[in-house]
Amino acid sequence: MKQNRPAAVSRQKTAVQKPASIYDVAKRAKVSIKTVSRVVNRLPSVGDETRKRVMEAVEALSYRPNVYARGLASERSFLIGLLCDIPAAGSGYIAALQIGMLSRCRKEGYHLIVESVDERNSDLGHQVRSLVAQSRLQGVVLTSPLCDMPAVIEALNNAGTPFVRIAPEKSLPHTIDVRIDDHAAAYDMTTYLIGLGHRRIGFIKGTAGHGDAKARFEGYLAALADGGLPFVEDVCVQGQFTYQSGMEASERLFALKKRPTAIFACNDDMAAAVLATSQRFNLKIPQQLSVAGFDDSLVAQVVWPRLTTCRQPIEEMAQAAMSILTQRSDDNEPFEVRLDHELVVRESTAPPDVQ
Amino acid sequence: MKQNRPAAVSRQKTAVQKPASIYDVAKRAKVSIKTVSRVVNRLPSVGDETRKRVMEAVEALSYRPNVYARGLASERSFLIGLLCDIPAAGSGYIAALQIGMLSRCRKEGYHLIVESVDERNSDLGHQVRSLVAQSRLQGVVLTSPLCDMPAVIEALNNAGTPFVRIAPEKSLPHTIDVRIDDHAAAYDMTTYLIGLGHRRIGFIKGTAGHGDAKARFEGYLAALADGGLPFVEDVCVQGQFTYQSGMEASERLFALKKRPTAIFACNDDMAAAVLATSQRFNLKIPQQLSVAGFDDSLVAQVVWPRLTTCRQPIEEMAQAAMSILTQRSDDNEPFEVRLDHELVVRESTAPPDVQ
DNA sequence: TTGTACGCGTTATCAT
DNA sequence: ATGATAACGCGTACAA
Repeated sequence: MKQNRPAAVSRQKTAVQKPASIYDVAKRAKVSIKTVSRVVNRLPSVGDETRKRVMEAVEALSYRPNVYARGLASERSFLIGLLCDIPAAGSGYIAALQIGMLSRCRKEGYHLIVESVDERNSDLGHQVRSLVAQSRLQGVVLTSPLCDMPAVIEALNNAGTPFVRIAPEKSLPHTIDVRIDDHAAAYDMTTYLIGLGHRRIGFIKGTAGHGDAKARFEGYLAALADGGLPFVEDVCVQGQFTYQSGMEASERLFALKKRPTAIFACNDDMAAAVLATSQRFNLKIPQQLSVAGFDDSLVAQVVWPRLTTCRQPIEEMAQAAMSILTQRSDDNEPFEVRLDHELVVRESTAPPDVQ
Repeated sequence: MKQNRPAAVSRQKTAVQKPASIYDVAKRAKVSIKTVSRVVNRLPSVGDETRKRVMEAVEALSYRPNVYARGLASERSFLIGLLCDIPAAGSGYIAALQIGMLSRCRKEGYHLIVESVDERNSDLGHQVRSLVAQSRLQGVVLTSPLCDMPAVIEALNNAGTPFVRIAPEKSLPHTIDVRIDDHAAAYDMTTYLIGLGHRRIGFIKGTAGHGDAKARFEGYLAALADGGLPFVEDVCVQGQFTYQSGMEASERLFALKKRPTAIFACNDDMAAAVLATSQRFNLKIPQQLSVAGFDDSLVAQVVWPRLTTCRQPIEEMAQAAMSILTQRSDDNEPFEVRLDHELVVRESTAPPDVQ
């Protein structure tokens, strides 16, 4: 497999120039390193004249503080961790989260360090402890399902590492959570479908135990109730947020004597599966069946017809989490940040055929 | 000094315990820190008895070396960087790459640090220099299009930071590249389509200037030639690896007087667009038109019918890159690692209708 | 085979 | 407002 080309030259360590240190800056600006430190960290009590001189030196030498020295000497390591479990790491959801975090990092001089834990490994607490113990991460962003695991939370608490949870299942004392109102979002979507004239609306649940999945289901129920529709247990099937589970769920729904005229899946991947299954059953979308998803992921726009779905502002959620972690306020009030969702109507939904 | 770190964000009930340092381990094992260091770093010249004592102490204290101290004191920071440009960061391609890198990191005690640069910002070199300068990353993985930008390469070289390029466009002196054989892969796919009986095979090119895109086109041409088919310029249209460009390309192909019976798109996103457009034109897939993609991304399995495509072993590529970067051999000759591709046949291709 | 002492670049504690 | 100097935890010449 390896094709070795004739090696002409080895690595060019010739031109490698050592980056400037705080001493170099201090010397050039004719101040002490402490003053440089003050300027770089935007601390007060530095004369205007001095500050200007230092900043010029910084610019001239392209000085950037060394990440390791900082991490070693202080509590502000400028490293933010994203902790995710391997199975979920490939999703567009995590990717979007990362993009949000990255843009914020770049703006504020932080770095993103991604750590994975194997959810299937029993000793999760040990894994997290081990990761965080000597990393001195300034903060950690937790995603589902990790954010709802006691072992993870406890390990983080013991290490004294601040963390923010994204869309966790349950509230916990002393945590900060960022989320949308999943209940309201599902309520809105269901109400929209009812408004189109659908009276029999199928539902594909998200993974059991996921908090957002549960909230969405309850929002669906509430909308049915408010819309004067009965809850029909048959048209609600369990899914697991995967495309595959969506296939199975939709097959079960299509096998019903009395099919729903609309199906609301708990995320876009499962909704896409409904679309695919519909093709096999020769059902025209949206004429014979309306399909709605959740997330507004890439998939929602790539399938045909494009999915009506509910957009989560994932990047904004990531940025909110970053803000919380980078502003080290010493008042540790647990709280919840709740961002807005948005109904995105596309071609996969329409009024039902008159039968 | 600071025994109790103020938990800025999430409060913990019990006091945080300071993690064990190399001194703690040394004291417990009754050896010097140097010996501990030797054991931890798996260096030779340690007595079996001593090594065992140290390892027990390490275990007992849950000792993990401090990332920052290591980075500060030595060349081996145990940090590997993944450099990607923001527009591309959301793709499944990058996600898969990360998963491969992460699993390797976990196994070998490394950490993954993801850095983004804004490709649209003019001063790319400065961005990269700034990022890498004081980070002392042990190595960097470069993806397209960054891996083909001279400013990026130069900045990395100047900093003396080793890097591996994933599927770069052009060969460069003194670099290490990991890739599949795009030419052969496209050749195989085209030959497969010819084997089905197709005589008129459309092609949607990838972004101009991308090396893999070019190689795939040439593989397509070679297969046509070897299959005794003429090259028809009309059925080759330019795409840009995006879903949108695939829509436009397929519309142009469908507008031809003499349509192709099969279309081979340079990636799955564009192939998915062909599928969608086919629906609008009421073309039955694969009966009236065969469609093939490239990458075997999530999209290929989520559309209907599922795409025949060519799988790139992205995770393996990531792991190969990691291996190269973590084994710091000083005789770093430039070379190329070429991994195998795999033809994945699904429902989007079939023999052409007899007209 | 094992240990001592110093340096890495930064922050933080005191002083002035 | 500014500066001298001690940590921070680990790797590594250099000794023993």
